[in-house]
Amino acid sequence: MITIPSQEFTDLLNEISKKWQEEWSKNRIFEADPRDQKKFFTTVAFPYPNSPFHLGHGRTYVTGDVYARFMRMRGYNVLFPMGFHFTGTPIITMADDVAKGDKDLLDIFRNIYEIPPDVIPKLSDPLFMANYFKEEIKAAMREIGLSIDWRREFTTIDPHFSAFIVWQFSKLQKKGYVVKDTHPVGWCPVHNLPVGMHDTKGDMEPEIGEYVVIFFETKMGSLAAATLRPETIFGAVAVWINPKATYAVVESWGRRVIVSERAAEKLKFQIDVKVLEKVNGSELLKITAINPVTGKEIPVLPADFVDPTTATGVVMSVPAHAPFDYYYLKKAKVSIEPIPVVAVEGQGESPAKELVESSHPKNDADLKKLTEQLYRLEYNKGVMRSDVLRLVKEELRAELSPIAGKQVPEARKMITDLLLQRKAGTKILEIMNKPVYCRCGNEVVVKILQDQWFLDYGNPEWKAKAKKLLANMRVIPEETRKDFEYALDWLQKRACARTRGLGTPLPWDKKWIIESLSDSTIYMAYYTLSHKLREFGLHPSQLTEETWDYILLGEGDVKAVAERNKIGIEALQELRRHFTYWYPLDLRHSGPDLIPNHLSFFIFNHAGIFPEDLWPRGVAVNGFILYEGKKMSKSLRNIVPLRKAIRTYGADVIRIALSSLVDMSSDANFTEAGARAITDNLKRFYELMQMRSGSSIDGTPERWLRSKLHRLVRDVTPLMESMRFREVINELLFNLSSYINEYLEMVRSESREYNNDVIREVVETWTKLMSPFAPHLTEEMWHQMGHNTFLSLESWPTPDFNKINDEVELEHEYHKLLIEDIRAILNVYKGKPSAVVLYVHDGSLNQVVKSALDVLSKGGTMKDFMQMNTPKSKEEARTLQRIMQYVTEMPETVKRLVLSNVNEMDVTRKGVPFLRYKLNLEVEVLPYTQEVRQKINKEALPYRPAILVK
RNA sequence: GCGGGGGUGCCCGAGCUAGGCCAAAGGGGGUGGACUGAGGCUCCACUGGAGUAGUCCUGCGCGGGUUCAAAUCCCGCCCCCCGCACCA
Repeated sequence: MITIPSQEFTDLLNEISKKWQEEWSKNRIFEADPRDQKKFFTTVAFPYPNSPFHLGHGRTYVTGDVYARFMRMRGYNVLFPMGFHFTGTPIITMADDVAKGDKDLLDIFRNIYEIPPDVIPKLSDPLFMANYFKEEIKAAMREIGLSIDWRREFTTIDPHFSAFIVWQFSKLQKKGYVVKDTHPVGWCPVHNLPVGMHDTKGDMEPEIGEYVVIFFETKMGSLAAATLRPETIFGAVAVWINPKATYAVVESWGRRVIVSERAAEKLKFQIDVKVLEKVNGSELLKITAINPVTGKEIPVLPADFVDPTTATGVVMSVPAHAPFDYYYLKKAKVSIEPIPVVAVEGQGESPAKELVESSHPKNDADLKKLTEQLYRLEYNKGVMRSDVLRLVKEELRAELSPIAGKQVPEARKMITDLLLQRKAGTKILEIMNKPVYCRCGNEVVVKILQDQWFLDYGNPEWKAKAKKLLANMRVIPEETRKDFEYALDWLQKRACARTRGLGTPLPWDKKWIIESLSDSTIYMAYYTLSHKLREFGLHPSQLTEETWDYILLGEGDVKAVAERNKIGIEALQELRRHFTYWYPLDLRHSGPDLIPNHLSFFIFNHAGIFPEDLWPRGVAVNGFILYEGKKMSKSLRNIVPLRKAIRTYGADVIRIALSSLVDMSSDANFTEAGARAITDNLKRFYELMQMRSGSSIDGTPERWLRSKLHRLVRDVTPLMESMRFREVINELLFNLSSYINEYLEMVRSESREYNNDVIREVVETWTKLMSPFAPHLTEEMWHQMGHNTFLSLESWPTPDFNKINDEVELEHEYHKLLIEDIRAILNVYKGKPSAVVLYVHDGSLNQVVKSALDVLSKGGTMKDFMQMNTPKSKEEARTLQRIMQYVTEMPETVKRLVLSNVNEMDVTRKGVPFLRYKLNLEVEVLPYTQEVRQKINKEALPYRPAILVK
């Protein structure tokens, strides 16, 4: 056999890839138009070009392409288009970072992605960046062999596309799915802009949480104590103030309120705040406050641990449940008895007290740990003590009485509602993981945005439609359906417009830009038309709402629409024809990260805008890619650019490694060793194709190999349909390869040459089966085998059931079992074996074995078997017992052999050449007789010959 | 916290919804051998332990249980990963 060194083969792969990519493109074989043929429309989430592709990006695209290619071979008119997502802020952010000279980023661009030095400065222009990376990504897509119809390419800032988005939002607006509301966001007071994770130092996502503010009346105004545990108000015995901080008396919530000066500043972003006067914290210590629930007068005490920058800078003191409070009260030698509020089984009266006294915290950090521990415990396991009611002031007692015995979460809600209702408290928002800093260095605050536009995914009618869509949609893998159900349920109002970024302005409020996850929900429809819009030379201004209504919904009168928008009737009808041919979308591919957002919006928007018969039919979700066991990340500097990987390993190898090495839903680990294994296996088939020196003898080995091949075709086809690519590749690349080796051994054991026709049949079928995975190599092989059609357009093979030969396969399996048994013996055999004798049972027990099998298959046990056969002697009973045991542990192959009624002696004898070859020993097959039994003192059972090693 | 997914042999990873073909697929790696001028190619054998006979023991996160029989079913526990919004 000819062997090619691996590197040479990789070079060959690259050469072949280039050649066929050019051929495909030149012959436009992936350009699909409506025709009289069943169609399959598939898309993969379009890329966001703010970086070149790395290995990880490749997976979804290749997975989608493998399926597209498969469906094409299954006789579908397949459309696989691609576009580019320019909308939003990340491109701008990235360009900003380049402009600012971000060291890490520049280093990655220069040294990992190998972007030419003269290009890098130009990337500070967002549009240049987007276009540059778009071309870069496109090149990668071509080089990996995606079967895309490139005529339809567009970007989301093309004016035609904007016209389409305007239509989409007008539709949503008219259906009442767009609403106006207020919304809290992380906000930079200097930029005057919302900040997300991308905009903060260290990429911290600002987490917004809610504090309950409780008003403690004083003669200077209400002290606004902020708390996360309002239910402990019953046990508030003092109010903490930081004596070193400045406080402000302000007018807010319709009253005079005392908060820290810093809090007053921040609260301005949430509510109206009018600062009346400023006071030193120490001054406040002179006053006393009233607990609004108990009505008791309590002291205002100094505490350094109170952070004036967090929430209101005023804290209520609950020594029974807050370790800080107990610790500092004790330290200040204030003698106030803690008042327990929450009871936890197995805990003492005053948990904070006990915790502090038993674990001796040394500093605030220790106290913080204790606090978290206690909060968690009481939140999850605590119930409200009933004796707290005694403390409640008269007018609230009746209303609060149900709180006794309630779980903490419920009690919290109850008391909060009461406080709010009585105007004894309110809620404020705060950054929970503070401090979070904007890139400009300022601390991020919470701002409540007024007049924000939302898509109302909480709208019950819309939600119901979305769920219906999901219920009728294919989800691959099926387990992911749960994630979708959860996401659809959970989605509520979602802001759909931003103040900055690239994209389409909201049609009715042009200062807002439609946000990127909102303008990419039904764009698949646009693919069906994009090249036609260009072809007809339509201007965006002609793409009015009614134009789209006609094309996409079939609404309106063609003539009138054509006339008013100065579009030819034929053109309009043609567009409508294209759209209706391709829509609905058959399958959408993406990564799992898009389930709670993009894919769910995709479902919602289709459900909201299109009639049911145009709802998408399926989604497929695949896992991520790891590199040598680790997630690819900037910080690890282990990002592998896709194009580089293609150059190193070859497109086909990368395709297989990305799409088919693990189950769809799991993350795939790309390793150098794994890639090499794929290369070597591909190479083996390529070499196999070049084998030419065989014979034409057509015997058992040939029947066996054909049987294996056709069985494989049969099994692999449904696996392809359900996208179980891992199993397919396992069969095609690894199992089939070992079948061939096995076949060659069988042939050799008969001391003859292999059969040319069989090998050719195997290789030719293999090229077809393998074509979706390794389109370049197989296309080349197909042509080298003398065909002049495109393999990519050939039909998927169908199995010839007549060639699936159970008997031949079973017999061969049995021979292998015999070899295993003999080897097990040889393994412990001392001395040099010269020959093996197999004494085959005469078959007189076959009936009994069959009946034992029958009992077992019906779920019966030894007992049933014994009862059925009623042994007449002890010896017979023993034999029956042995047989039952034997049958219980019997390999499937043997079971089927027993049931097949073939003659065991014949079957065994047929295997002699192969056994000899594999064992490299003389093998003899003889009948098992009484004499033999006495001589070797071993027992034989059906298909378990007595084995003697000499 | 809520929701989802996991913990399998040196590593990666199937199997576990339908309990017996499971010492547990497949790949990687390792060891030995064949081929070869040489091989990082290819092929064969071995790769939990013990054993002069096809067997036995241990074993699929931990601890119990059901069953003639459990990686697979039930109960409890521990640990890991992912998502949780205006951000692509």
